[in-house]
Amino acid sequence: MNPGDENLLKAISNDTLLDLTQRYGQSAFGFGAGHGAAGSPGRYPLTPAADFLSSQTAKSNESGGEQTSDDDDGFDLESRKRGSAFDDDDKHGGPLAKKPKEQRSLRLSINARERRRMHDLNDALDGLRSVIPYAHSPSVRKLSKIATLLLAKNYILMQAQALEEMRRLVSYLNQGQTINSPIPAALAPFGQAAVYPFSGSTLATCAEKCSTTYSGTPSSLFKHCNDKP
DNA sequence: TAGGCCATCTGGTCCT
DNA sequence: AGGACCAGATGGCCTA
Repeated sequence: MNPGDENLLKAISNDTLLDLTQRYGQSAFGFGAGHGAAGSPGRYPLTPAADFLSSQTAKSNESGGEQTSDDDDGFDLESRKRGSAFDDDDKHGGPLAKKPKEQRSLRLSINARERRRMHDLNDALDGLRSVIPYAHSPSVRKLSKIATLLLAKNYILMQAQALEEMRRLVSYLNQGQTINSPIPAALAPFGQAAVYPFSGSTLATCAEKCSTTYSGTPSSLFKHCNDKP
């Protein structure tokens, strides 16, 4: 188990949330611009040839059009280097190879755009994984996409609850009470354990953290949280 | 070997 | 018209 996990929630402050917001902003407004650095070709193994079973003529193919994207060439080149579907399609005469050169070029351009879009999406998911509390040790498998999204959602809800508690506490202290005063009954349901639910026990496992954070989530989604305490 | 997860291709739809 | 987005299909890899 990653020893730093216990304090991770403590360490994640509003600054981190601000950072997350900024990252999201960069991703939203710089979509594609940062792809060259983060999305270097070759990070994702290209699958071998697809079967191209569906040979229906696409509506977009009917419209034709010239290939103008030069990044398509880049992805196409990478794909060819790896012996991807495009190679097989050429060698074995797949449906795509039977289409007019113009339509084939357009289809490759569309494929490249879609591939890049999915890579950007995966980059964003990686960024999300990097800021949510779970064991980031090499021995623990990376969170799946769905698990990442659900964990992030619950983490946001937890942070919102903690923020609300802090506001209540500040409001209470501003009413002339000292910091040494016992927490009033009205605030009891929002005790410190609610703020940092995982900080009290050094024996808390990743699975325990996940199960706490994953309230209402099928247990099968955090089966990868298998690090040992 | 079955099931989960993933990358990719593909065709369709919507938006600018 | 071109690009973004989406969902379905398909096949590969990995694990229990």
